[in-house]
Amino acid sequence: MEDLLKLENQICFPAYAFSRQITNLYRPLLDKLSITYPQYLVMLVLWEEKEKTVNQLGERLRLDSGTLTPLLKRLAQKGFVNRIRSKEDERIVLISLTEEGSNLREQAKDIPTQIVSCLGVSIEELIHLKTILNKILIN
Amino acid sequence: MEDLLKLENQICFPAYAFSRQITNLYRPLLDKLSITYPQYLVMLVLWEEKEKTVNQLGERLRLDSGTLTPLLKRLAQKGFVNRIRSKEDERIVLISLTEEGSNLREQAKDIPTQIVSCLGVSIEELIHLKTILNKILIN
DNA sequence: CTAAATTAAATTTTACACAATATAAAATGA
DNA sequence: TCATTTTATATTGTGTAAAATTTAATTTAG
Repeated sequence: MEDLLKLENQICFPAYAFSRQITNLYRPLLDKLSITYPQYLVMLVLWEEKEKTVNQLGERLRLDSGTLTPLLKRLAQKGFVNRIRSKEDERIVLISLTEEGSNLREQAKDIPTQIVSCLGVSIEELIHLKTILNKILIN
Repeated sequence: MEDLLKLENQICFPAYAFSRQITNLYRPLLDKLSITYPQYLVMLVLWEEKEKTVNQLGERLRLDSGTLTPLLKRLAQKGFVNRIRSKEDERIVLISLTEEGSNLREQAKDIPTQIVSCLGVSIEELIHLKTILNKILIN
């Protein structure tokens, strides 16, 4: 009869702690590009697709407009993205890369390998972890 | 030659999304106890040990005083913990359970099983996930 | 064709997170 | 002893998160 309310027995706590550890690992690397980890995630999406609505970014990153709107304003202020209201449907705000935002990709290209080496675990194990997490993630 | 800067290829993104999903799963359950997920983590520690310094809580939960101080003030305001400055060493603030804080445990006792059923994965898989996460967590 | 419903963002509010700094008490050392 | 360093917490500032509400624009139903 083990006590399920012991911190030791929680699965959720290591997941929560790991997530924060990730942000902290990225911070010194992303500081050089003067962006934060959630801002980096937005850039990852835009480097793939160039233009997205706020809604589409939110779906992809599982974040809502209350989080994204101020975050995107900060990215725009730094000159990495454009925020342009759509002509066809004026409720929609289109987020696109600026020249500078596109160029940032070059400076980011070594970040993934640096992070993996910081984590100090084999690639196989990380892929395994990713597989489990994706299975648990709702949708 | 796969592109490591694709969101799809990130290990960190599912970990980040999973952590937020956890908080969102706990929210409706914890709303009934009128505490948040980080506050719940503090309560888990106190239900085990009754009295801790701010420092000890921070070490256990990997949170710093900038996060804990206001969080603990909110828990104190709700009447679940006492914040008492130590007589022996006045730099130290001792956090202990109130009667009400102790009683809250009874109301929380079914939360772990409810969360596990929400996650919709086998116990074995969750334990496996926990093992990997604990291995990656620094320290 | 227009009132009602729906949709997309933005805003507001509350609560983390964490870096950097401040404050104050205790321990240390010449 | 008393200046110096260390330790413990608090404060400040910036940046997420997410619920709830608001605003404005589009769609749909009658």
